[in-house]
Amino acid sequence: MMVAEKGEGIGLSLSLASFSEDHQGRSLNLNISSPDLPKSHHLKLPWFNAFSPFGHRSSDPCSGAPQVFLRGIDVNRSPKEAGHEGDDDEEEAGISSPNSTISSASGKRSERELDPASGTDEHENERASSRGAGISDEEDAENSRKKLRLSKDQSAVLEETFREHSTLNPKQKLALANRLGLTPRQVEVWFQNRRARTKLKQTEMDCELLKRCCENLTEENRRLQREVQQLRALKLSPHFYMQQQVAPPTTLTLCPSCERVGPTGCLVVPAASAMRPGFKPWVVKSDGIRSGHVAMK
DNA sequence: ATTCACCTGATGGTTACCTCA
DNA sequence: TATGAGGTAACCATCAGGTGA
Repeated sequence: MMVAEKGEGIGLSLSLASFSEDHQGRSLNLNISSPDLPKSHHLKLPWFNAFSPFGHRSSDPCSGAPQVFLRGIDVNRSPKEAGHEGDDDEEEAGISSPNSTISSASGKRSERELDPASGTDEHENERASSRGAGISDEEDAENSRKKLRLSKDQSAVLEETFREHSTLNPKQKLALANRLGLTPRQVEVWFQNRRARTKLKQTEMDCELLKRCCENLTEENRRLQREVQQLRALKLSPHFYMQQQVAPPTTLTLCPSCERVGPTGCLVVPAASAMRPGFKPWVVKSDGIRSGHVAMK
């Protein structure tokens, strides 16, 4: 970290490479500066897009393939109930898990899918039937949303797969669904929710990290300002130059970079504790790069 | 037994991208 | 070649049932 006194403001530039270690190689660049330092008061957080599986839409090599196997599948109904025809994968996809728990049936989503028999959108039918007037309480209870509970084994397999890749192409989705005895839609929903919740957790962690980082910087800034005040006070005291065995300011040469000297120049010192006899302050150029020692006469 | 917070499966809306006429 | 429609898949906000404290 570098600290450069510039007028009355303190500029801080922090490179937090160490913070990135627990974030799978992502890097955090945080530049915080005083208001009088232009173009440097932004937070650069490149990992958000680089790390996040949602940074961009991955092109799906199978996206061109027809996705008919999802049509007409009620994720919470057995294949028979769902009215599947034939013995192909589409039917397999509709098999409800023998391991998972389904308390009751809902399938709002699938209800609005195309009716495999009629080929029409059932959305309107659903609205008319389940929300319409005159529906009995029994029917209402039957149509109420019921929830599947994945078994431990199913969850473990899904978690394991998610660790390998956070998105699935249709082939992988279907294979996984068949393996787990779920519908592709259920696998899809699980991955979607998992991605969303992973992202939420990551965001919370990032916020916490930034909060801590900000607190540290604030404290560091306060400390440095106190040091600057102390050093200014010392500089005004003739005692200082006797103790430190350095020449008074009148003997300082101009900085070769910015051609300034004195309080508005580029003299920079480390922590007060480092101000021991024989210490020579170094110069920080206006761009913040340490360039060498102040020339002493 | 009841309440409440939390977890999680599911839904509906929106958007971006692709294909095709 | 440009363009609009339709399909698909992804994300997001939200709902709502289940569960444990």
